[in-house]
This record gives sequence, C-alpha cells and structure tokens, in this order.
Amino acid sequence: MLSKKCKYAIHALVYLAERHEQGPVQIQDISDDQHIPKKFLEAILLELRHAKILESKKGKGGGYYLIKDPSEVNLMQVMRLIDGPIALLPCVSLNYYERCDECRNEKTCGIRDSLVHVRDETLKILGNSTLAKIVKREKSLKTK
Amino acid sequence: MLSKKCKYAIHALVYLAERHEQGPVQIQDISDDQHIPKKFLEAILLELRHAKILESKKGKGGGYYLIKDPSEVNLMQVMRLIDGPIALLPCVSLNYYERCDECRNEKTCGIRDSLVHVRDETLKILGNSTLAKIVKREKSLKTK
DNA sequence: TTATTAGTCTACTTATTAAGTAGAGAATCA
DNA sequence: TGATTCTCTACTTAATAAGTAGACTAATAA
Repeated sequence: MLSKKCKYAIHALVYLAERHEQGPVQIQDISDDQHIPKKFLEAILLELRHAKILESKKGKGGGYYLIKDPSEVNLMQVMRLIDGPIALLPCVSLNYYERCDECRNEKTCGIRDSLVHVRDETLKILGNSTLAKIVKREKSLKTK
Repeated sequence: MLSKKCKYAIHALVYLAERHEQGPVQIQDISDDQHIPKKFLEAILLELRHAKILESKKGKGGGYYLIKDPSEVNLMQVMRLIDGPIALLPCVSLNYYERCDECRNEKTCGIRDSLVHVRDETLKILGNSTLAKIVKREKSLKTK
C-alpha cells in the first residue's frame, strides 16, 4: 500500500500539473483544495523540490511550480522518491536492493521469479502513468 | 513491500509443500530450517490453519501439514491472508475496499485507473504462482 | 528600509503497525 | 501418567508513519 504521504504527493503534483505554466501556486491553496495538512504538505513539496521536480519562489506571489513537463513526471518516480522500493521484496528491488537474511541461497529461491515479474509489470504501468495523462484523464472524466 | 510475517508464511508453506503427503512436520523443524523465530512461526501457522490451508496434529509425531494440493495454493491467497490488500490504494482494492477520504470524487480521480491496472496485472501473476510451481522451480534451480 | 508574505528546515510528538515473547492450557501418544 | 506438540490470549518492544512547532530566510512592495 502507498503511504498517505505518497498519495498526498501525487495529488499535489496533479494539482500543479493542471496549473502548469500559470505561475507559482501557494502551499495553502493546494492544502485547502486537496485536504492535505499544510505542515505535512510543506515537507512533501520540499522533498519534490530537492528531487528537482518542483521549484519554489518565496515572498508575495510565490509558491510552487513544476519545472518538468507533466509528460516527464510519472508515478514510478514519485512512488520511489516518497515510499522507496516498488518491488515486494528487497531482494528483487532494482533501486533499493538488499539481500534476504532468511534465504540462504538467493539463486535457488523459487519465490523471486514471480516477484520479479510483478515488479516489471508494475514498473511498466507506473512508468507509463505520467502527470499529463492523469490530468487528461481527469478532464475527460469530469466532462462526462 | 511484504511484511516479514508474510515472507515467513510463504517460506513455511513452500517447505511444507516439498513434504506434502509425507506426514506432519514440526514447527521446530520449519523454524530451524527456514530461520524463523519459533514463537512467531507458531502464530503464522495457526493463521494458515484457520484459513483451512494447513491442518495440525498434536502430541508425539504431530506437526503441521498441507490440506490443499500445492497446485491449489497460490501467493495471492497467502498475501491477502497475511498482509491484507494487494492493491496500492484502498479505493482500488477488490477484497479490502475503502473510500479515499481525500478524493472528493472517486469517479473523476485520474490516478485510480493506473492502479487498477497494476492491481489486475499483479493478481494475475500472483494467482498463477502456486506452491507446486515454486517447488518445481526450486528443484530445477538446485540441480543446475 | 521595514512590514508582510511565503517557503525552509530542524526537531520534535503522537499514533499505528510490525515483530517478537511469555506462559498457561489442551490434545495426543507411548 | 508423563512427555510431546500444538493452542491461544496477552503481552512487550521496535520501527515507521503521520502530523506539529517554531525559529529562520528570501522576496516583494509600500
């Protein structure tokens, strides 16, 4: 399961993607609209800024804005950044690999195979889910 | 990520599947062989018994054994039993559905679509990963 | 140049869940 | 009857998630 933090991050990014190239958006606005505790959201946006997905401006008229095109930011990146590994076990993770303490022999572990498969399918879908696509989908759902 | 508990459950089940129809296996044996804390393993096996996957026998010569064919037990069942939902959000879970507090309108949420897709692909793979297949795979890996 | 606005950042607190343990009890067998 | 092995409730401890406080810095505009 995704953490609330990650869910918040995604919703905030979608919100910013909808307002891409329309100037900075204040934390307070996102917090109000998306029902995310402001202080918590601050920390999340800061993390996204450090990851060079967002940039910010201080002072009056300031706020946060995307510095990547919405078509270049996808759910895989965001989930990895906020929640860490996408794989179901550390020993099948590409970005956060760790040995299993239990398995004496990783090579002969019959479970890994299925989980590698799950990981690959998941990455394919999440990597293909860009903010641009999500915004587009929401628009089409709303006009129905 | 899977919990340790779930990982333990899977390893214990694979161990028992390898010894299917060879009589009861003691908790201590599984614990020793798979490096699982005995008391913790007791609780896990009990849960699997309550789910009618295992049965047990008390007293001398007792222990646990599978009461389903290894081809009828898969990772989807075990993960759902031990860890709960497989979906990445409660609002896309088939067996553990819950409304999202944040999303005002689930119908127009552009994120769900991708996560439904991830869920379906994951279920397909996990549902297809039976104990029988895992045991077979381990055997073939070991003889290499 | 000062007041105001808005993000920055460290250091918390609190709540929840995961992981593991203790120990008395019940069934089975020799 | 006594040893063996699972049963089950009730813990403890550790880790992580979720949320908060407050002082600080940068930008803007009167």
